[in-house]
Amino acid sequence: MEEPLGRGLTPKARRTRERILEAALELFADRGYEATTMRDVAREAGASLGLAYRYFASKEEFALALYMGLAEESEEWARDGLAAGTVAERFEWAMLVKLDQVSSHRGPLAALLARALDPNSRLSALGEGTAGVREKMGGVFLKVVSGASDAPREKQARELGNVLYALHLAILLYWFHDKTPEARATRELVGSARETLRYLRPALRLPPMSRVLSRLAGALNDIGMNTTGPSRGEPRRA
Amino acid sequence: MEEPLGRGLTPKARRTRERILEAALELFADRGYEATTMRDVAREAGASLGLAYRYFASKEEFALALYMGLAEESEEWARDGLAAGTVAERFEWAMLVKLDQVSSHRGPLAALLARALDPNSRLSALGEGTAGVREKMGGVFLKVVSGASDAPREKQARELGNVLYALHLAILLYWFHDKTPEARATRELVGSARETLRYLRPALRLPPMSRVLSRLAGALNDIGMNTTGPSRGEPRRA
DNA sequence: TCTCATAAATGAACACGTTCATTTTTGTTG
DNA sequence: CAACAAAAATGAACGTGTTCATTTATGAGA
Repeated sequence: MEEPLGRGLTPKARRTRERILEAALELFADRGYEATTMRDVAREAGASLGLAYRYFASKEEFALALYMGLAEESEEWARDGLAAGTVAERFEWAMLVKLDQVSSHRGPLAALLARALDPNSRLSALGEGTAGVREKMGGVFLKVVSGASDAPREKQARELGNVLYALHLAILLYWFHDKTPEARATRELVGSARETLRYLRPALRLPPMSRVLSRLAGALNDIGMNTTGPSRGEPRRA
Repeated sequence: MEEPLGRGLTPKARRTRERILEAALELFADRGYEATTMRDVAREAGASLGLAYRYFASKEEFALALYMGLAEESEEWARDGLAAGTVAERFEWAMLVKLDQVSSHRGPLAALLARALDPNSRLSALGEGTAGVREKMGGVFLKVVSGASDAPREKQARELGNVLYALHLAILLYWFHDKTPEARATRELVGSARETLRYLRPALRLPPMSRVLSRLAGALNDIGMNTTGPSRGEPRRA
């Protein structure tokens, strides 16, 4: 994914891209991600196979475009829909909103996540291909923390934001495996996360727990999970 | 994977299976997992393409067989190589041994993990196809906990063992993305995990932290991540 | 309107994982 | 040894994601 949306494209190209993306998402919703072939997508969009590949480098790129759309929604919501409260409460809200958002897109997102966790994939959650989404969603969790009533100051807030971003990925991973109706198990897990955050929050003032957080954030940074821009924040060491 | 090893097979079949597996692992080590085709494997083993599929239902099955072998090694090591110490220390040792073990098999294991995290895959970490490895490695971490000098009693020990098993998967996931030489970042992360366990261990006696652990273990159980046998331990609810 | 470079679009071809109808080998029984 | 069922082995064929050489449209400048 070069740009958040098809910027730098001719109007005609943008329309075509949009048409193909719509066809893809519709088919995914109908028959599922795996069962939808690239040829199906092209036919449905009234385009040729090659054309689909002109705008989307791979099948998973459709899923990435979908997730990018959701991330943009999240960003808007975080800007003016996020109520006041503690870090724990705001994290829970953000996650519940995310779960609602994501609930009707299991198939494509599962395929995306599988690739996102593969370091070799062009769509690795840590690679360049996903820097856009990472920044967007990372920003959301930074806001969750920094706007909270019990927000830590500067440095720790950034660390906590990053860790919560990672936690959000872990919870989504859990959700993919959650077969309970309405994702009840996942919602309970989110509740547990809220409780745990509430219980541990005071301990963040103490050096041992503060160090744990720093190390965790440092570890994420070391493998390139930085939500603060594409090339900034190089690993601490070679 | 039906059986830990090719049990229930004719001697000839077992030999053939072994020959094909060896060819596969050798090629994976040489040119990498993705770059090795099933046709390559068959040719190298002096077999036909179809024959390879007679013994391995898919390409990833090779990786699963590899991991099964490693899990067996781990089990033996846990039986008589695991020194006395606290849960925190023993967990660190187990992870460091695992990292050494795994260090020369990045490619195939990365491919396996990508599938293992995909709920739809036959090789999902939570599915039947992987029950064998899960039991083996789960048993290792149960032993890590229950044999420790500061082991909690019965129920909590089982919970902690399961959570550490899950943590071990998370750390392996981290390792796949770790580009530092000798997996230095991962080793540091393991050190941090040891510190954190040491710091939090006493809190497990207190109700709030004990509840956190129970919930976490329950959450894992809810999605079928049970290391205590194939069909036992059904989800707590529909 | 004509020219022509650039963008858009095409679809045949490829590679690779996987399937399966068929053939060959093996071992057992009379 | 002959007959034959079961196991082992074969390789052609298929589906699908992806590539790319080629063709067709578009629009700006003369």
